[in-house]
Amino acid sequence: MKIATWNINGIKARLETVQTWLGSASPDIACFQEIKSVDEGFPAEIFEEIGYNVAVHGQKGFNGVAILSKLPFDEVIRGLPGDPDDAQSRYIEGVFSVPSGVVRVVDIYLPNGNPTDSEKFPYKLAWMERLKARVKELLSYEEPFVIAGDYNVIPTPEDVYDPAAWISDALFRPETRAQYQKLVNLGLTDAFRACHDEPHQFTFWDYQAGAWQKNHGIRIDHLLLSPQAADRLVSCDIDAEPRGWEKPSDHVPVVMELAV
DNA sequence: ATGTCACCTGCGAGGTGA
Repeated sequence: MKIATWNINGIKARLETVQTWLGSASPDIACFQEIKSVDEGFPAEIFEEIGYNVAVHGQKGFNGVAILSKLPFDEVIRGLPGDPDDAQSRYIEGVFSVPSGVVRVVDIYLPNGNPTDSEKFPYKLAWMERLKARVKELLSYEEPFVIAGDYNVIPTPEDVYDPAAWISDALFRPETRAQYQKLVNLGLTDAFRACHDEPHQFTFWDYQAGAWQKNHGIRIDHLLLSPQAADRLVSCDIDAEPRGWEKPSDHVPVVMELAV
């Protein structure tokens, strides 16, 4: 089965682009971030007409995540556990039955964290700590799962066109990378890096300063796999093409194939 | 490069977030 992640940067502004991409890529499951819409504003019917089940965790104006799936949802969980006061919609889980058993797909929009001298940076690090706790719990089930999304983390200097330019940014700060590494060290596999070792493979190019034309990108959209999912990994690729389309998102889809 | 884009309020253009 094909599982994709894509920060679409607003469903209202991106509906046509998303429809075009779904038509050609035809993922079995698509995890979207930054839908920037409340649940009722997300055009679920349009996706249902082309064969998808839809689960949304939206928010007015900002953030928001949604999972589209050709398989029916056995279960949906909305919100990252660990802080009942957190009102930001950045987390949704779906559980699916497959021939080999069950697959859980977690869709995250990890906080950006800039500026780093504001409350946003500690919020990011605390959110990552909560994610680690949830992952520990999921690992105890010993089932295949995928955590897909916009991590807002540049894992290594190989994943940015100019490391020096990003060193003080919340996406590349040592604290951020260390916290991400702790998460991976629980026993997760970066699906893209398991399939590709070439540097400078990017998933985001800023709208500003001709970043796309100069290939000034960063790799911040990831699919992390549990051991049981990693055993079933077939391929993982970045689809950079939509970044060159009319009215693009600043992120592009990452697509993996899982043998189920 | 102070560079662009999306969304909100609310009807014009500035504020927020990325």
